[in-house]
Amino acid sequence: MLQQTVVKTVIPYFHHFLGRWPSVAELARADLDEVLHAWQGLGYYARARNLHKCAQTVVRDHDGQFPDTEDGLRALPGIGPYTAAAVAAMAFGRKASPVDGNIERVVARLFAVTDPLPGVKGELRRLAEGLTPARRAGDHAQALMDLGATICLPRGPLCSRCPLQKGCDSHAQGIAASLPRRRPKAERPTRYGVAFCLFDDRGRLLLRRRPEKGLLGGMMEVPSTPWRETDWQPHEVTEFAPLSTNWQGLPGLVVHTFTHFRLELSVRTGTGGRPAGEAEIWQAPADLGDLALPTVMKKVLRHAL
DNA sequence: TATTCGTGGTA
DNA sequence: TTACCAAGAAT
Repeated sequence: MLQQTVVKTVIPYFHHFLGRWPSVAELARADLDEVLHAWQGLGYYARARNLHKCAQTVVRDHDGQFPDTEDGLRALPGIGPYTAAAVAAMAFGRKASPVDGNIERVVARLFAVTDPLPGVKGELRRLAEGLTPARRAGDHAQALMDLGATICLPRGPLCSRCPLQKGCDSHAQGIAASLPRRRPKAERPTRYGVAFCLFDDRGRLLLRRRPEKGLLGGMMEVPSTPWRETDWQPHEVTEFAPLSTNWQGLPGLVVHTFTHFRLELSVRTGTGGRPAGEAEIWQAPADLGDLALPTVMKKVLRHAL
């Protein structure tokens, strides 16, 4: 949960998850649908799918016990270099060097590394390994992360309060605030789509499940045109409607920003009925809380309802 | 190595 | 409002 997500956001999800699935075995037995539902709003939904798969792997291949080495952990779904090192050090007392965004920043400043990320990741990791003590490597890593989160801030580092100020190369050179440098990010294009909110004669709404892989994988959505980088002309849209009916365009747009593109959705509403196809369901608006809906779809539904 | 993955807080 | 970025991983 903490991968690329701030602690404050994670905490309520964490408690809810451990209340609902207190053990690896129970999580492994859960339906993926339930797991995605409990994850809704947290983002990066591949993490939920990987966590579920990871629990099943631990139960099936490791007798329900997590591997206690960095390499063993690294082989599990959703566990990469950071998480493997963090769990090895914090949970199992191993000497390992987890390097997150905070530690990258602290180390880059401590050693005045001026080459840009992400190219310099490997060097920062080697420098971090050189700082890691043989004992209490987990506490050491958490101390560096907390230093990064409270003192060695991304903008405006509080060097006067920093316990490492004396040994900090970038502070000596007066360039701490400018580190770490990053390769300029690609511009964020805008994509456009038309979303269809179809209601049957009982007031139920037609929803469909997105493909398992890719953006918002496995989450529910209202039917829509593809999301493309050119706007849609009215005559192009009809073939993507879930039904031929008297569609009404709603005023205004739903705007949502993802990691690598901005999305503008116009919303059309209509009435009509037909059997739900594969991966589709008719759902009463009052029961939308039972489904795994990404934030962008919550915005669409709030707009339409 | 570069891209593709969400969402919310903050300056 | 915009830009940045957060206990990164998979492809």
